[in-house]
Amino acid sequence: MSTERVIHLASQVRERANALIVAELERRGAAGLAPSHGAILVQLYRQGPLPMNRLASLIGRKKNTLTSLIAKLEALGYVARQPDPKDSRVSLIAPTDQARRFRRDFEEISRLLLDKAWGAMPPDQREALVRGLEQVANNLG
Amino acid sequence: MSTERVIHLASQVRERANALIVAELERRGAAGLAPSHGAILVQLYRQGPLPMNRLASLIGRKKNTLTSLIAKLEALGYVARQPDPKDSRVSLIAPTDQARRFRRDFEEISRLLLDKAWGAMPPDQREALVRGLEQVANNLG
DNA sequence: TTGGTTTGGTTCGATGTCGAACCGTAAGGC
DNA sequence: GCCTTACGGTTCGACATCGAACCAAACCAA
Repeated sequence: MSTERVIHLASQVRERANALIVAELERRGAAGLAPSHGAILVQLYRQGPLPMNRLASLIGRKKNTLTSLIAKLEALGYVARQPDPKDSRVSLIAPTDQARRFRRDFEEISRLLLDKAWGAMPPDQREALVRGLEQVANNLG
Repeated sequence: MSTERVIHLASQVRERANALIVAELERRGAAGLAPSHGAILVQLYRQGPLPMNRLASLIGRKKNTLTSLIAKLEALGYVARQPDPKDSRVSLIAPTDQARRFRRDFEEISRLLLDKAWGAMPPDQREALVRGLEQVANNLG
């Protein structure tokens, strides 16, 4: 029964994908960034300035984790905090020009990752795999 | 195209599986153990005393990580080190009686995890999913 | 035999992540 | 208008994990 390997395989896929992301980031001059930092920037590209709380749920991390992730992005000059005029508790996280300069790279990395992951697998098998994974993820939820 | 979600889904499966393992370990009185600790004990159950190097490759972690994982297991009384008569560099890691007392729990957790993950998915779909994941993992390797 | 290389393990520092406790501000009930 | 509750963020301590540097024992070649 090879079905015992699901969890291990899922972990392996995640780890290798992360390794590829980190390597590509470094290769393109964005050294020191982890996949979570990339995920944050992608959200900021798509949606503009966002409160940390929203970012946390978007990338699936806890809010205190976001505090340190954002601190690093800020220190490296990728994001800036601006106050929310509507709610003085929230600080809106906005991408800087430097972050915008990397936008294309992030999009390319995303495409490259998917291309490499899927390889020559036909579309119907891809869909089936995603559906199956969704099922397993739901079952574990 | 929902196929963009593969990586995220794989991560989710891994995280939820890990959460379930940790919760079950705690529920059964083995609090403070992470999935990696469980993976080590499972290997020791199956194969008896093993050098750290071998354990590292078996559970897919680096050797310096093993050092700290074993240190914890040793501090909690689950494993003991014994010298290897054939090679004085290696210290063989052996499960203690306390570890053996948890063996059934680990096996139950393993079964429970798989049962919950697969749910009602029919066997052929399970096989297809594993095959697909293997393909993706290989593509990323 | 001896000196260089390989190999098993540890140490050190860094990092992403979390839970728990905490602080200030907003919102809602009375 | 107060007081309680909810909520956004930070701080603190803990932990698994890694890379790099290191040590000591084993292996090997000349």
